Amino acid sequence: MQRYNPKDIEPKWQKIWDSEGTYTADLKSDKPKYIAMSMFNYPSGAGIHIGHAMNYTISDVKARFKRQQGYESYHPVGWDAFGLPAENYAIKAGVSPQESMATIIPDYHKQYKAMGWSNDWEKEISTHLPEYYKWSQWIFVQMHKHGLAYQDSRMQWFCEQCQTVLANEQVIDGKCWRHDGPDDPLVQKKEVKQWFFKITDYADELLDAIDDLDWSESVKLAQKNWIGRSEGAEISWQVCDQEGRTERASFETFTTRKDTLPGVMFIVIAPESPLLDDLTTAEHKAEVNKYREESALLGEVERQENKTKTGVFTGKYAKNPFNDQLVPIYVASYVLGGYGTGVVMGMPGHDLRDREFALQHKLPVVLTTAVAKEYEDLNSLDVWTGAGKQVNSGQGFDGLSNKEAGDKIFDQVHKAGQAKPKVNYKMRDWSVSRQRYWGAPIPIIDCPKCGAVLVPEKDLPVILPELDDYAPSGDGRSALARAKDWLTVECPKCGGPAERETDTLDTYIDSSWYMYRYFDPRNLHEIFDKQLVQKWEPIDFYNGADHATAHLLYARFIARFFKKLGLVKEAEPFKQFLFNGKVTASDGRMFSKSKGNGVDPLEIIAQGYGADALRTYMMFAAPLELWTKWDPQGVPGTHRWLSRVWNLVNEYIDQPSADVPQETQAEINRALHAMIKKMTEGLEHNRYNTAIAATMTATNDFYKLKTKHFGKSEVWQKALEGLVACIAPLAPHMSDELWHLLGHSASVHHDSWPKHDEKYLIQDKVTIAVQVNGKLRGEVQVPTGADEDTVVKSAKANEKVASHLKDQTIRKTIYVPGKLVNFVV
RNA sequence: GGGCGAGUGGCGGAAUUGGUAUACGCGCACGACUCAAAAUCGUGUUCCUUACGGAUUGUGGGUUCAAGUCCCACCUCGCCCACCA
Repeated sequence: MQRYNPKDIEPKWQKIWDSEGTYTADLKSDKPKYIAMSMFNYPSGAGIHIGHAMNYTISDVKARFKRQQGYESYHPVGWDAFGLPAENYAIKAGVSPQESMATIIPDYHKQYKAMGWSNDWEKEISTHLPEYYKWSQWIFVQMHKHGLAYQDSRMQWFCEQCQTVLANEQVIDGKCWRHDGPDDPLVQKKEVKQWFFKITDYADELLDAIDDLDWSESVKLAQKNWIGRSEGAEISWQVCDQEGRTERASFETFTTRKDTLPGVMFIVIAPESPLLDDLTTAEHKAEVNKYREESALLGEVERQENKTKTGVFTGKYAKNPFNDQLVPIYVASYVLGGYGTGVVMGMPGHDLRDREFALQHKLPVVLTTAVAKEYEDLNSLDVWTGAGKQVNSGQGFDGLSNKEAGDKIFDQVHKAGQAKPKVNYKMRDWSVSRQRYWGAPIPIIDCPKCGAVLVPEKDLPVILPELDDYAPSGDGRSALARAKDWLTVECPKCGGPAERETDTLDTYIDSSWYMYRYFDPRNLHEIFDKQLVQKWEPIDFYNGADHATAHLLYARFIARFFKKLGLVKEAEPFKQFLFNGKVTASDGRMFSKSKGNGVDPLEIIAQGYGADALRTYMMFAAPLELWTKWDPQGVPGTHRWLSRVWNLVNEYIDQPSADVPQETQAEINRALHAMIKKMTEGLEHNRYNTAIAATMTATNDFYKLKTKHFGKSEVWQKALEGLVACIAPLAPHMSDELWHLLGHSASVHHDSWPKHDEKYLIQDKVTIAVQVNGKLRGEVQVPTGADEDTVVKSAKANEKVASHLKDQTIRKTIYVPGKLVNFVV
């Protein structure tokens, strides 16, 4: 008998699957459809790591399970090829990113195949190819045409040394990621003109649909918080001088605590607010301007670490629309310009930040909600933000609950035309401009006469030209600013001389619609065939360990936009999403090349354990949502189990035929069907670890049963086929080998999933636990379906139970059918 | 600071949602095979106790015939967001 040797059988089957197109999905098939996929890969050149191995195996197992169940199952593959790391790699290595992708991606092909993933390679996509990014640009054009794309100037991080704009994630501890030495300066904010997608138009829709999603709860919550809807009121304030004479200027503030309006002691405006000048007197101008400049230079990190509530007085006042009280207006950096109106009413009685500010600037504090004793010291930093009785607000308000008082206060101010209901969101519009080379050029032509003009659809794609130097141009624009030939064009509107936009599209655009392109990857005439996509959408199963907000929110946004365009029918692109855990080193830290604590999946395969054992271990170690620590003993352990299965089947093949008595047959069938049941339910509900445990239990059972009667027989044949089929999603290579050994000529990977039958699980006897006062005192065997009297009688007859019941009066007997009896004495 | 989640053997983790706690795997120990080792097969393995027996799901309390599971308070750890008015 041959020993289990993955090194032989794995490459053998990979070749066969490849040449037979085992995993090619027929998108026009009449079978029920299923698509399982993981977030596609960013090809960095480092090859796959254990995190990839984890992610892609999860969806691969799912796709295989469904394929075996008879679905037309599609497990697509693609590459999120645009982006900064590839560009920086190209700058360093002196090759074009196009060239480096051309060598990196084929390398990944080998690695994916070595993992035994059932990808459909015919339909592979990559976002950096013109055939793909043409449609990313097309989306921009459609957004623009529907009024959902606009241009605006916003503050952005800027590195003086690189002379370029930085993305948030390129700012590390307040410094540029490439200039983070002790002598390097902090990054600064600079105003940059950029394109935005109006995702905020969809804020409510995106929020409301979250509850119904079959997604990991943590992601649903993260999205809710990210959208950050909050309901409140917008209050109008009249600006006054110090004598209370009204001036022309006015402004609004947003609040969720209408009841605190009587307790407003001051107004605070964000330094970046355009209103600031109007709210500043001539004599305070110099001081305010100085403060504004200082806070603009302040790094975000400094602002976070140093939460001191700095600020200066602007010299002006505002009149409280509720009680006409005059309150001073301050400028302070703790107020965010981008949220609400950028102006805040300071209610130091019930807001911690306002309280800190008031104490620091010696401003009075008044409570409007009666609070518990320990909060009465107005000089402490404790703040009561909870509910209570209204106080200090005048007749008709005091004594009400603060909620009721708030509504009444709002009504009064509302009638005076000084307040209205308002909903605010934390979510901002999606900035889609990147001042970088390696992305899809934004299809815009800047004409000195006509302004920003869309590239006509017939001229798409705007091809990204190859350059000699990919480093940013130095003036805040991408390397494309140096591509003079490419840059200069005629304006599509007036025909005059114009220049192309040098920004490229955020790569999140590429990844927000790729799932649809999987169904029609080579279409040159339209983004995809609507009918095909509508047959296959939504994605049945999607998983990943990152991007809880950005990517998944953008994809939902684009899906809604596509629905509006009539391209898709479903507003939600992903029916089910599993936010799986990551694998860390045994010390709990992240694996990383620089720490030298990496685990290389390909190395594990090469050591002789094989992809099947690696895959099985990763799926078995813990529930999929949990973060797991890498256990170096784990893969050898699953390899041992696979060997046991291998040996069992091979031993069977060599046996002569045998008569298996009914009783043993029943035991074999019970073990088999219990396994099928648990495995089917486990894979269906993403509880892989316990499902795998059930197949191990069945293996152990079969080992015990084979010592009784073993040999060629229908019952053993079916049992081993069932075992092999159930293992196939996890260990596809070994399973196909064993499946063929068991006499099949077709692959195990199609239409082979066994069905369990409850009738085999019924036993003629059941074990009943017997408790006395809730403590386990014995067990009795009774016939299945025995009535209560019979069970209680035999429970009392049990020796140990009887000794505990001796000289006791049974006050109560609890009987749980088929489970236990509890005597209360 | 806010939100979410989790604390079960030496370790990763099970427990049909209130009904026999510790499935399955790792590790460890012992045995078989072997001149020997590896591999394989088998047995055992929560803790205390020679035993009888007792204790046990982070800690303390509660509800219940019965609590890992439900309720209250506390402790510890992890993750995400973080001056969002």
